[in-house]
Amino acid sequence: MAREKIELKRIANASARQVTFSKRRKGLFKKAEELSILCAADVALIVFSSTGKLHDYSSSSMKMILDNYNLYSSTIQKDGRPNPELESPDMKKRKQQVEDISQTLRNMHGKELEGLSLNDLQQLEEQLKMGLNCVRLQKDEYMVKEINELQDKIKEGYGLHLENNDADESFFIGLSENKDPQSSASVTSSAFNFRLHKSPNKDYEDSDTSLRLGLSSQSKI
Amino acid sequence: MAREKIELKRIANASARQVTFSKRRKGLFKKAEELSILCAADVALIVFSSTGKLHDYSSSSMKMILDNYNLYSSTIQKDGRPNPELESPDMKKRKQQVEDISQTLRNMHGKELEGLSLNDLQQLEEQLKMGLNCVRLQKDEYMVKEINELQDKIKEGYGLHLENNDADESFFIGLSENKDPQSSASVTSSAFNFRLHKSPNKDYEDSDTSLRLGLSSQSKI
DNA sequence: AACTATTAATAAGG
DNA sequence: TCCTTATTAATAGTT
Repeated sequence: MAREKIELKRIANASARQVTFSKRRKGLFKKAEELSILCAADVALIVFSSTGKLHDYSSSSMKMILDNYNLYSSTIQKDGRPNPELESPDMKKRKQQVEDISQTLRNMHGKELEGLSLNDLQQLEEQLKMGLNCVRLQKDEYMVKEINELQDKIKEGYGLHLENNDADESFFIGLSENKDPQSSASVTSSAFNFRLHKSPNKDYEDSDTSLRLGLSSQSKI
Repeated sequence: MAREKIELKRIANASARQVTFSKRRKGLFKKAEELSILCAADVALIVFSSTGKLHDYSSSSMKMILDNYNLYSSTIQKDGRPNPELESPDMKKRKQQVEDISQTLRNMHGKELEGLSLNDLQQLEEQLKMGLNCVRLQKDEYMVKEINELQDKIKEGYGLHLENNDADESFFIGLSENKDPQSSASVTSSAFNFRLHKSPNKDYEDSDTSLRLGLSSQSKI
């Protein structure tokens, strides 16, 4: 129905496809409405464009038609698909899953710990310490990168103003993306207030000490 | 598109209506399929004839499309009621919920931190520190209770064997369910190895230090 | 978005 | 329901 016949396959050109989609969608919806009016049929049409946009038409209430559809397709049970009405066990499982994970999450936030055993609490503590360590490492890595970038920028500006003479290099902290927890961890959130050199070792007693305790008590249970 | 144009209204003659229904239904379904193929669209088409017979087409899984539709329309909130027959939108949402919480949980375990901003990481660190603190407090409380119970038992046994004479009370530590972090934290997992008198102060650096760190870094953010 | 040559759908009839 | 066919409707490519 056009200048020339086109092959029935996905239109390669994206913008051409979009144009055709608009035209044909309009045509399809018109035909759907005509069918429903001329023949007193109940029609529901749902179209998702390739970009995910929803277009729909229904001759009466969409909900009614879909409910009716589900009623039919479930009683007729055309194929082996699981009956959507009888999917409750799957749903139950998923609800339970959400409940379980949420509980774990609340526990990790230090909430609703009353029911936990000592062993549970110790495991939780270990997980939190591990997580905390990882987060700190990632944060430090992030900040080391930022600091290095900032220093590069400052150096650049410095160089511009003072030409090529020797800049005061002591102003800059020598940072490397060291993976050793002890050293990379010693760069904390103080990155932005330049407390980088202030008692870097002290910060590490935390995980250190608690780890030792955790192990000693664990061996007793 | 025919011998003559027809008015857009319900066809009075029942058999003529039936004939037209068959022809147009076929045409509509063909158009629907063409749209889905040419434009890579996802199409669902449900038609009930005036006699109640169901005809349907879907370019992929009907269930998937309808679930998706319900997801959309529920967010658009066309009608407030949740469809009792179709749990699928609920299911989709729940799946998403599981995914979201799982992601958070993985992050709290220090995993998949790559996409997080520095701010995200700092919030995460705070949450972990808070959680860790709560868990330690709970653990300590738990252990204080246990220790008191154990001491009572020992006292009992002591009393049985040595009758009613004065027991060496110096063996027992005076423990109370003190809610003050500083003091309740001072009782650690050493409860079960009777190291209670072994450098009791040293054990305290742990929660002590983390508490101090937590506060000091918090004040910085 | 509008145009138009061409193809596609279909109303009526058999 | 299927075939035929005159006619209308949809639309591919173009502007």
